[in-house]
Amino acid sequence: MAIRNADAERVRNTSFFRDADDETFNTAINGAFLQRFPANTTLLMEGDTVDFLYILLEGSVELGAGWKSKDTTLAILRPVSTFILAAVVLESDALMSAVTLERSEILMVPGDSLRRGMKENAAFGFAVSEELAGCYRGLVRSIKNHKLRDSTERLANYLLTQRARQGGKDEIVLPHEKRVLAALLGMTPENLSRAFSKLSDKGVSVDGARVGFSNVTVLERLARPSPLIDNHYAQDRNTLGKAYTERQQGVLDQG
Amino acid sequence: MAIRNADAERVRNTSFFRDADDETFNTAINGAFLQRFPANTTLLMEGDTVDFLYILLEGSVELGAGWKSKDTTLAILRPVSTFILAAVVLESDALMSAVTLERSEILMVPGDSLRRGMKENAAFGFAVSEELAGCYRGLVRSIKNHKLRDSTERLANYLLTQRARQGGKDEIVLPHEKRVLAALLGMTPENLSRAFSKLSDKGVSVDGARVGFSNVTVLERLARPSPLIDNHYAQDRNTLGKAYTERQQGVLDQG
DNA sequence: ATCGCAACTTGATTAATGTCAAGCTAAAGC
DNA sequence: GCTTTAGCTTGACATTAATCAAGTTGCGAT
Repeated sequence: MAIRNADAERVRNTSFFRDADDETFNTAINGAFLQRFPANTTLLMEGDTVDFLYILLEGSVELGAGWKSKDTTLAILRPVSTFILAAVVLESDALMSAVTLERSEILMVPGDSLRRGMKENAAFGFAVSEELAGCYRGLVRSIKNHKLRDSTERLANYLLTQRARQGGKDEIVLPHEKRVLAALLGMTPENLSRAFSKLSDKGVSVDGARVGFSNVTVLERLARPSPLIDNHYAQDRNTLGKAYTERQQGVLDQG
Repeated sequence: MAIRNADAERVRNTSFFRDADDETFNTAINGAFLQRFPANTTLLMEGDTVDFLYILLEGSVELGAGWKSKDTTLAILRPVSTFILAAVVLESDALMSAVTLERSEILMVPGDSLRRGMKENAAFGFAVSEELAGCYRGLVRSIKNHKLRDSTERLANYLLTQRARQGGKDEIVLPHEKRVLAALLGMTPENLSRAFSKLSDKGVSVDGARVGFSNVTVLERLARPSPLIDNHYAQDRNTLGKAYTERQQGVLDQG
């Protein structure tokens, strides 16, 4: 096995491998290897055949798609996240491209091994189903966020989500550059600037990557966060149990 | 068992039960029952606890969601389709509401039974994973369709998809009322009308639910259909094998 | 230090879409 | 037959977001 024990353990404890027995785990990651990529490296293009499940251990990755000279960002992933699991399960081609945003470490698990593990061990297969179901629900949330909210509302909710995840203090640090955030929220950088201005009414102040809140109540009145769209606790899914197994892909990311 | 053999057989042959052995099948649908609903019946509201997997056998169902007095349609399902599978797998609440559009027959499978079947039989669990992965990819296509295309382009591609599914002739029949189609394509009925007008340049003529094509080449030049967004063959997934296992949820539906 | 560049902001303009208000049409009911 | 009504269409207008064009800021490299 071409991966260090420390990395194997890290994967075991954080992804859907968590509950697998040793034998299944070894089957499922047979032939896996760890790879390091510099920033802005294309890991996968839309339409490519998918041979590996990717597990992001360090860094961050953008999932995107293009058509007719336009491009859009579908999600930004942070460790520990799997990606293109659906394509691996179906032995299909990729519907999204994947590009590193920073220097990243990625465990690459052969699709054959993963599928063999799923077919040999029902409990492991079920855990993969839970992961897939969580990803699906993350996308549903993302679509609802986009179709039901305008850009200012999306930003307001993004900020409240970040605030909840960063401990509920009255200042947060944006985890991405603003142009990346704009892409994630489905708007242009220009409109992100304007959306921040609109929120200054609601007690939101911006200084570089630092965002301050002086009146959360009035911001929430605009944002109207909903547990059926927003997932304020995605990062805690490992400690909070089933209720938060969901993955937070899409616009709300896992920042 | 409260369902007729004919219904059971129908489910077996068309959904992810296809490859299950009898014992697993019986475990997975233990306690299932068939229910008939009139048109415009709410089966499930957002936020409801989900106790059953729904399998649509006859009729059609709209999946939607709302926020702040706005509503949006996420998908329109036709037989045979499962829905809210992800919530069942995660024993979670529904992120979408489900309403019948016409008189419908729905098989309701207890979530407990389904999960038990998945945990007892790895092959069955894998088949459910494939279904989930297909649903996931359907949503990815839907998001790409919405974020990368304007409303006229979405309509043009919808028409080409319908044309392919209805045999490639130069006339098709719209499977839904125009107001439903508008909701599905993420626009108002007014803008759907205007989008049809714009396409008259491209040889598209409309007469009620009948749509004619006099110059598919020029329509395709505008629509630029892509296998990475559109799924012209979704209905044939059972006969074409793995490459088309994917479910066609979202804007492109399964019409 | 300052030069250069990329990120960000701001303003003016254009394009796309939603909203409101009539009006039209065709099928259902009386 | 006529009337009603829901679905659809059309036009005028408002709102939202993208685009284009300057600027400004801040950081890194030399």
